[in-house]
Amino acid sequence: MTRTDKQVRYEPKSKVDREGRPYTPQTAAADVEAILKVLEGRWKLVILFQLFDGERHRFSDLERAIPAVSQKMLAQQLRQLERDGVVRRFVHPEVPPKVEYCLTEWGLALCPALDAMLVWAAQREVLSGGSGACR
Amino acid sequence: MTRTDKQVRYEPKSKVDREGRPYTPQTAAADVEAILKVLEGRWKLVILFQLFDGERHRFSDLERAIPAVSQKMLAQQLRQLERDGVVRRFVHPEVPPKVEYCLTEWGLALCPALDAMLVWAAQREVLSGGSGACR
DNA sequence: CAGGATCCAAATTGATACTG
DNA sequence: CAGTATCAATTTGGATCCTG
Repeated sequence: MTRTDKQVRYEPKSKVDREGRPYTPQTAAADVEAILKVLEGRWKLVILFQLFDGERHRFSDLERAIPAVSQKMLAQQLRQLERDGVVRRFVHPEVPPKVEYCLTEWGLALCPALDAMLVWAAQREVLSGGSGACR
Repeated sequence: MTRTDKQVRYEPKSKVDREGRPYTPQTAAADVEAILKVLEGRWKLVILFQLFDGERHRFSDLERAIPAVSQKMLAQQLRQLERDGVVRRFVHPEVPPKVEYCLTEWGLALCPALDAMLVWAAQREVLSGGSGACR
């Protein structure tokens, strides 16, 4: 089983970051960190996957769909997602109050990126975890 | 500017998770969370981007390349990455000690997933962050 | 040189109660 | 209903010192 030992190597140099700055390990890491911070948070992914159906969801519906979350955390994480442009908030000026949340278009566009992560996870078994990629 | 309001919708139902369990928002979220936990940590991405050249790097070289990190954190994050199968550790039984780290093949395979995240970030401006994706 | 051990500060999360 | 306020617990990160 002789492999060319070449097909896996990757060329990050082929791209510059989104501000057009020259690529360095530091800038690249900072860019990805900024993205991950949007997704980090105990409940954000759970919320996002609830919203991936593209529909609007009431606050109370999300509470029911995610029984383990507290009101405080649900509200906090939703507000952060809203601030980051991932979800949108609709307030209906009624009594009793009614607030709905849905993904923005950018939020919906997260799907392929999450799929890429799942693909990576799936490769875990096929790629020899034990052997190093370097010589 | 009339859009069909349809082209963005995404179909997560088309896939099952990597254990073949039926797809639910909960299982999907848990899967992605497990992946993000591998990347979370104040210094992991910085370390990974140092290693993406595919070479072996000495502990002291990483320390020098990442001046802000403490020895403790560098060691800790490297051990976690090793435990998770992303990096490999080479110990040279010498005096003074010499330890090198490099990515595993699976670690190298992370690149496309990170690229997908960067692509998502780049879409932020083009996709109307203000408008909801739902009706 | 490459860390392990200890102690401490900061950030995150959770439980509970209260409100327009 | 959809939050906010407060306090406590947990988790995480960092500074410093020690060692084979």
